Amino acid sequence: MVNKSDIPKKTIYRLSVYSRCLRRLRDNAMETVSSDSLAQAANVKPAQLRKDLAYFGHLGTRGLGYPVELLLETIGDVLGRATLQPVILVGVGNLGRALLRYDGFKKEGFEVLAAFDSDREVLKDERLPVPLMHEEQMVDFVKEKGVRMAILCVPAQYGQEVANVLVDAGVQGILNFSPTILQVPDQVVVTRVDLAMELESLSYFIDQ
Amino acid sequence: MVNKSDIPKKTIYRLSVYSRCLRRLRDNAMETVSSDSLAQAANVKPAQLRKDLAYFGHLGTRGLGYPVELLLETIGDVLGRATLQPVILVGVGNLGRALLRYDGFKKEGFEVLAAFDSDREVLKDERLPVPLMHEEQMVDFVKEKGVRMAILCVPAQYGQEVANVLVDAGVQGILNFSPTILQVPDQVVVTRVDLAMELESLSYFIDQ
DNA sequence: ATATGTGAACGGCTTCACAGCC
DNA sequence: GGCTGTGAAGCCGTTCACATAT
Repeated sequence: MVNKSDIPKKTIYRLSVYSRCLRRLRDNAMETVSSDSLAQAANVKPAQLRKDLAYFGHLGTRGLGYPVELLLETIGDVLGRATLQPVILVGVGNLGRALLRYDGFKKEGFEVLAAFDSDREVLKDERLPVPLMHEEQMVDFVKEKGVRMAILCVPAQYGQEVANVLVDAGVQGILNFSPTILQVPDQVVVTRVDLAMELESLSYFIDQ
Repeated sequence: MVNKSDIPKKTIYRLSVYSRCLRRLRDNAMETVSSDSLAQAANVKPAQLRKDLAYFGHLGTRGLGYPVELLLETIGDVLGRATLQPVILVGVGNLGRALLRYDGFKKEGFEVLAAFDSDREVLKDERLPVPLMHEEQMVDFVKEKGVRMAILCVPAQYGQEVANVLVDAGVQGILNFSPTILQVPDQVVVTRVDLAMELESLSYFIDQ
């Protein structure tokens, strides 16, 4: 076992992948799995998988493999899924609406408490599964509920401005879908998902 | 100038970021920019920016900086935006629909030619800006139009199956939104965007 | 015999620091 | 003086290979 800060970001990211694969194994009543076969399912090298898991203790048995259930529990603990993380979404445009309807978040232990927008018209949409509120109410909401994570889907030109408000209100993690680089204080974590950029770099790596 | 294969993946990825920042500068009638200020806007170190750009020739002038327009042209050439890349989208669920309405792709030079789904009901939606077609027609369409990139938004359990069909038809790059690890031949490039996973790893890095 | 756990080697990207040019 | 271009150094994660445990 090691210090939390010694664990590479990429290891944490891969834990989610392993978790997905392990759930499939559990569903198929598998009780143990070798690093070879789990690594293959997760598309990584066996040694990498073993090293990743070794950060969290001696989880396997030599000659046998890893107990599926134990791995799932351990990964769940590490990623903190025990505590259902409250999240808000800001910017109820096309992408924002799609994410609100997307049930993958809840499956992974996240609850989108509410969504915010500056346009009172879009707040009237009754078909969305979470409360829609005006941006004016956002700061109070974040403070009151102790929200620490936000999904940002506003247009590029408002990205920074809204991020500032969120950070001031106490948000510490932002999943940023706005095609903008956010400048935030060091203690705030931003993960960018830029769809056009993904396509752009993908196209570069395709042989002509 | 160097061999294409010597350029790090991450450099290519950052070029898109630089491009965004440069367009803002051009809009503000800036003619040159220093590595210091562009790096700050893109959230990278100045030396990194210079090294990234140096892969593509001597683009700057010592003592002065880089010409904005030249950088934009060069990056555009590298990323191949001259050729409007044709793309298809597979899986017209919530996320797929949102992506179809998302205009960011076109802005970056990608044209979504058509979208495919297995459910004939969803194909009746008239409000989407691209032709909707049944999955049976997909292979012929890909072959006929020479499509080389696909955006995959089908549910997890169909991901691999659909990917196989796409690869057989000739697709060489897949932007995969399905929460599944795809097994594909070496020459095919897959970029995963797993929204729940992004949230999950984000939550880990937030201080408790 | 089989599969984990891990020190050591490797490779690749980032950062430094300064030489070179305007 | 100011800023780019770049070899060298540093850093970090990946992969190897084998000692170790069952």
